[in-house]
Order: sequence, then structure tokens, then C-alpha cells
Amino acid sequence: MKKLDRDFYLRDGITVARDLIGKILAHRTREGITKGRIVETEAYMGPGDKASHAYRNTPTKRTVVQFGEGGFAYVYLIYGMYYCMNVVANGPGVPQMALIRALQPVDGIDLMQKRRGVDDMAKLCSGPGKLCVAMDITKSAYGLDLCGGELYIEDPREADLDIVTTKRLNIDYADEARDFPWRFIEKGNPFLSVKEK
DNA sequence: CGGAAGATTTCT
DNA sequence: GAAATCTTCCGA
Repeated sequence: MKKLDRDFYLRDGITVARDLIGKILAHRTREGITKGRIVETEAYMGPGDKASHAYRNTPTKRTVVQFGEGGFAYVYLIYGMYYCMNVVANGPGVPQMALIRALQPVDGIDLMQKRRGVDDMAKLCSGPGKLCVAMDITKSAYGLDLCGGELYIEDPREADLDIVTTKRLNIDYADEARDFPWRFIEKGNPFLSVKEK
């Protein structure tokens, strides 16, 4: 299977987020390799997007990788308990990214079950915090090059995916940014973080 | 320098 | 519905 190359990431955050649907996220660790098919993402567009950590357009120790070149992993701790994995999009100086919200387990499922302490496939990676536990993505993955051999994304070249666009979740504080239609999911997929109504 | 709040999950 | 518990932002 072909790895996504740098050019894929050097586009705007919305395009990258939408195109990531159906791709395979892979993480190679000492214990073994885990892979998951991306079924849900959200785009965060930096300045002008109040839900983004880069809203103020000033790099901090935590967000500095967002301001670098696309194709790197942005991992951060949320609520002091869980990690969330993002893919940096666009070129240097443009803090846009795609948050990976849900995966469909593909490889290393026994490893995921062991890390999560859960057997139910549908609950292994159905949320940003969960999938990071299942894939063993922690701050040590911060800033990894997705074009490298440890953490990367493969392209299975699936055709005719049915992608649905919705509003983003859990950002009620972000005023008008709440209503931006920047969440992308594969229609009808049973591994989404929130079930379709 | 101190307090507040958040791109979440899990259990009651 | 609340707790767990870290990083960052903003006001004093």
C-alpha cells in the first residue's frame, strides 16, 4: 500500500481533513503494529477559528508544530487525561490541521484490546481519546513526521466514499465557530464517535 | 503569579 | 451529571 506523500498535506486543513476519510493510520511500536481506517475527522483552521488552539496565531510550546510544515503529528493532552491526535496541514506559518476523531480497527486489534481493556470493536477507537490509547499515541509522538516509518498514513485508494459533512462537536464555547461545517464522517460507518441520528 | 477553562472519557 | 487533572491564557 502506498504512503501519503508530503504533497497530500500541503493543502488547506478542510481539504486534508475530508481526504483523510478512508485512509489508513498506522503506528509501529515495540509491541507491534496497529492500523486503523480513518472514518471521522474535523478541520481546525487557526486564526479566525475560535475552536482552534492556534486562534491567536501565536506559537506556544504546545502548538508550535502547527506552525511548521504539513504532514507532521500534533499530539496534545486534553483535560489532563487524554491525548488527541492531529495532522498538521498546509505549509509553514499556516496553523491549520485535521483532528482524527475515530478509527475503524484494521490491524493489531488484539493489541488495541489489551491497551484499552475493552473487547468491543465498535468502542476501541470511537473517539479522539480512545483511539490514542488504542494506537499508543502519546506526547512521545508529538512532532513525528508522517512521511517517516514509525507513524504514517496509507492510501488504500478507495473510490466513491460517501462522506457526510456536519458541524463540529464539543466546542460550544467557540461562538460562531460552532456552526462551521468542518466535521467529516463516512456515512453509515458503525465506528464513529457519535452515532448518526 | 493565581485562577479559570478546555478539540474527553468513564462511571454513578 | 461529575470527576479526573495538565497546559495555556489572561487579568492583577
